[in-house]
Amino acid sequence: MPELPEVETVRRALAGHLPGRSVLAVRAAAVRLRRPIRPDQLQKALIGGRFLEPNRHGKWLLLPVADRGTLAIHLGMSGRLRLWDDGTQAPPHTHLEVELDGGPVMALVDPRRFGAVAWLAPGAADDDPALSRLGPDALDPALPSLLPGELRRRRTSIKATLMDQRLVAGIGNIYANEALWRARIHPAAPAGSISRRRLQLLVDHVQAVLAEAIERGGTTLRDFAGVDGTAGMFRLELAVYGEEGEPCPRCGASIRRTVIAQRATYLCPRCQRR
DNA sequence: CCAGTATCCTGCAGGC
DNA sequence: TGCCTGCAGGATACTG
Repeated sequence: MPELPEVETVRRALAGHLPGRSVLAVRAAAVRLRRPIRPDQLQKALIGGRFLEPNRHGKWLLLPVADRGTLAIHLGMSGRLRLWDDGTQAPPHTHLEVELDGGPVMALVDPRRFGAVAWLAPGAADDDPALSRLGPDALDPALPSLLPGELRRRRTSIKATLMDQRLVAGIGNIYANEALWRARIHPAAPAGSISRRRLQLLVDHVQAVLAEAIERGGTTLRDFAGVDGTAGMFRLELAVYGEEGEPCPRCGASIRRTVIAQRATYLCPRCQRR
């Protein structure tokens, strides 16, 4: 589930624990994720290294280690990054545990295994097959001047286009639905058919909804949790996602569920227009 | 190149 | 209660 706000929630939490801490041990018996990585490679990279301020690009969490490189983590659909310091037993589906100086353990738990872990040597982000293809981060202040032009070139639905990480990184299914509702744009409308003015508005709504979700600690549907296990509260603010049959908060019409590009899509058939 | 489809994996909710 | 089906925050390797 984790989209930009959930990953940013995790990043902010880690920012209070990681910087300055060094790695005592790495347990990675079975990192069988979408991108397999050898445990001994992670151990060699991390043990003895010292974490710096955590970063993020789109849905990728970037954890730089001083003078060594960067541990890049993608949470996929069901990934959680947990932090504990009381000797807690690792829960099922734990793929990676990083034991830190002073006690805390950072663990990656991911039942569905759609997540990914990568080790980036200095400067290697440009060569990484996934990272190098990402568009600008969805919260990039320059986005409003970049994205509308890109969107106008695409013939696919505006919803699938918003979720294309090569164009803009960080928007997933929940926030694509919510931003389109706010902008009153029909998710199936071809991106290139929408006026520049409305696309401009859409980009503003994208950034606004992401920022508000971060304020609430993200959205928890089922799997997502912060590093301490707490749920994100933005679910309470969702206008359309998961609200099939409920009244549109703006006009009262019944929210409809459909499928676009294989993903559940929620819209108000009355106030969202092509 | 671009657009659309199929697939990876596990857990859970709902229907019968 | 128990089985079966469908569905879930994502990305990418295919096909046409």
